[in-house]
Amino acid sequence: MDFFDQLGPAALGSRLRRLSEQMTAQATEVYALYQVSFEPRWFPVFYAVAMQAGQHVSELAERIGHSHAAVSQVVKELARHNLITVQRGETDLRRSVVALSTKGREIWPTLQAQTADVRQATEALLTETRHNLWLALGEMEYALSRRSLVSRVKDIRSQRLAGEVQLLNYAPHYQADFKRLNAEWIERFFRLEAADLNVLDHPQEYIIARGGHILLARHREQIVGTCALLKMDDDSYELAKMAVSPAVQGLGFGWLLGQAAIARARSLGAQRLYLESNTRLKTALSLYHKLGFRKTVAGAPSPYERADIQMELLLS
Amino acid sequence: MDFFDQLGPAALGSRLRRLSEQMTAQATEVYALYQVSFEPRWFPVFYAVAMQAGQHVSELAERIGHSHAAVSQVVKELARHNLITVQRGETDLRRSVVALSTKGREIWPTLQAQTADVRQATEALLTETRHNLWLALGEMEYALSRRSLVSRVKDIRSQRLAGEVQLLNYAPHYQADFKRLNAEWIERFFRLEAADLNVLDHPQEYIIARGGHILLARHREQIVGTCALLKMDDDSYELAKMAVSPAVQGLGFGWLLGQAAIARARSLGAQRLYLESNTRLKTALSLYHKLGFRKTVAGAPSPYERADIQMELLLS
DNA sequence: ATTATATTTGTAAGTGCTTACGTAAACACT
DNA sequence: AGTGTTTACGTAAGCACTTACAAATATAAT
Repeated sequence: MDFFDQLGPAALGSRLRRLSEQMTAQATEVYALYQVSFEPRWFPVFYAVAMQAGQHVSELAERIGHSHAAVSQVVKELARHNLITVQRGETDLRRSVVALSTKGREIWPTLQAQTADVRQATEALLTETRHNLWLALGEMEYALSRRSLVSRVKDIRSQRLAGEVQLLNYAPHYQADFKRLNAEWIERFFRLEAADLNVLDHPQEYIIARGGHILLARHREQIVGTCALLKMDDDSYELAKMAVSPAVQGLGFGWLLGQAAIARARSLGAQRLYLESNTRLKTALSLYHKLGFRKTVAGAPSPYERADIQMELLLS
Repeated sequence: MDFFDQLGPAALGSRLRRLSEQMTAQATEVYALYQVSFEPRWFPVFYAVAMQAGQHVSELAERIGHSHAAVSQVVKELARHNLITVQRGETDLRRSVVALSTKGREIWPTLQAQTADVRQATEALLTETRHNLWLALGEMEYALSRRSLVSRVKDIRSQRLAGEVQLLNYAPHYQADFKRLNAEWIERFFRLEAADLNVLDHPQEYIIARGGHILLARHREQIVGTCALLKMDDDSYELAKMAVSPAVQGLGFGWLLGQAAIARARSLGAQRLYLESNTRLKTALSLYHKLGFRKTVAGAPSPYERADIQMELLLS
């Protein structure tokens, strides 16, 4: 318990499991109390059958929210204890149609009384506590259904890492990093074209000297991402050479670089950002979309073979 | 979900299990996110070892609240993945002493960062809900530790059954029931004595006519319990011939009969109730104690061989 | 010193579910 | 009628734990 407190809610799953095991154990004892030879795990199926006979396995599974396999196993056991009868479906021979047996109907009232007692006891237990577990479970399930824990954790991590990232302006000694990061992804998906080599080998000449800018992201002493703004005319820039090292992809660095580039363009007085990409680059496109870029219809000619989609972002 | 609502909190255990499974699945995904090849179930052990090296298996089990067997299994797996080292204890050769390996120390920072992220995400998740699950779990565990669900259910059932019980005064046609119920337990533990037969065969003559009273408990059209008050003198009665049918023992009928008898004695103006019993009858003695009877030191002679304990209750 | 008892651990099997998979029946489409 | 796809089911195996049991070692009691 001490350990749980130390670990905190990270151990939530483990703690839920522990309580559920405790409850199951208690349930077994409760059945003993009522002198019914009945196992707790049978209950949902038995209850559902008692409420409405003639359902088949997958129907029951759907209703009680377990897998059909679980229901199938329980049905088998219940049948073995003569508590239910199982028949082939009349119209559909694949189905196993279930109903209470005579013995099942006999114990049903006892089971009902017992359920009512357990329900009352549990409800009393719930009102005894300040934080209602039942409602808390419902809320947690709802919250998780809206957004998974994984995605929440991912966000937290991105936030944390953002604090560890420095955004730098281009300087000549970054040329090797600039080339490496871009060559990496271009060669993975396409092939390096002449236009690429010009820009990657001589960024100072092809980008900076022509009024463009290059941003680099440094994380833990390593350059892990780049992004360039190529000047098109007085009020528009092209976003290009966006690259993030494979080792750190999915950590939100692309988003940071993109936002920084947009901010820079704004501060340079740009009215419009433009970019070219390829429809195969799904993650890149979704990043551009999140950044606010939208597909343009009229396609200007591009020096790159791989360009098959063009997007723009108006900075109004 | 629909089904859960119908069943209500009786399905609490099942619901806890479901959410815990969901959390475990999410945890697995989170580890994938951080590209650590690590299984969630290893975490408690690994964490405990990282916090303090040199602990042995049962020590770890104690700390994290799992069985030693579980820890033993996880330790084996962690060792197989070269994340920890296991050595025989120096002073105690039975012990398996555990410490982080080089590889374990390497991944520890990543794991720590990840835990911190999960913790933060979970905490945010918890504050998002109106009913705090973490606190609710703690309260529920506490409530159950104070009083088990079984015992709570038992009470509820006793209350329900109390409503179904009628307490009746003796009438001659109950003589057979009166004899049957008492003969049953006396013969099970001892043997019927002459004094028993007198009273059981002729209650009218030996009890009623001498100023005594007999109460009977009827449940579902059956006489399931009896209890007699024998007049000793003007202000004291002997509680005797208390019997509950084995089929309904443990349902609280003894308590009902006992309370009714005490109330009757009071209304008759008694100052003191007296009884004789045998130390082998544990449940009976504990019932008498709960009713307020206390052991008397001075033992008056008894007509019954089996009497080896005397108790009294002062009605002041 | 011997014996009985307790502690520590590892293994096996069980629990109440799940997913994965194979088979048989039903259905849809030529 | 023949084909491919879907549905329904049962079995097997897995998961993250548990309890039960057995073996080795330590400790206490005689």
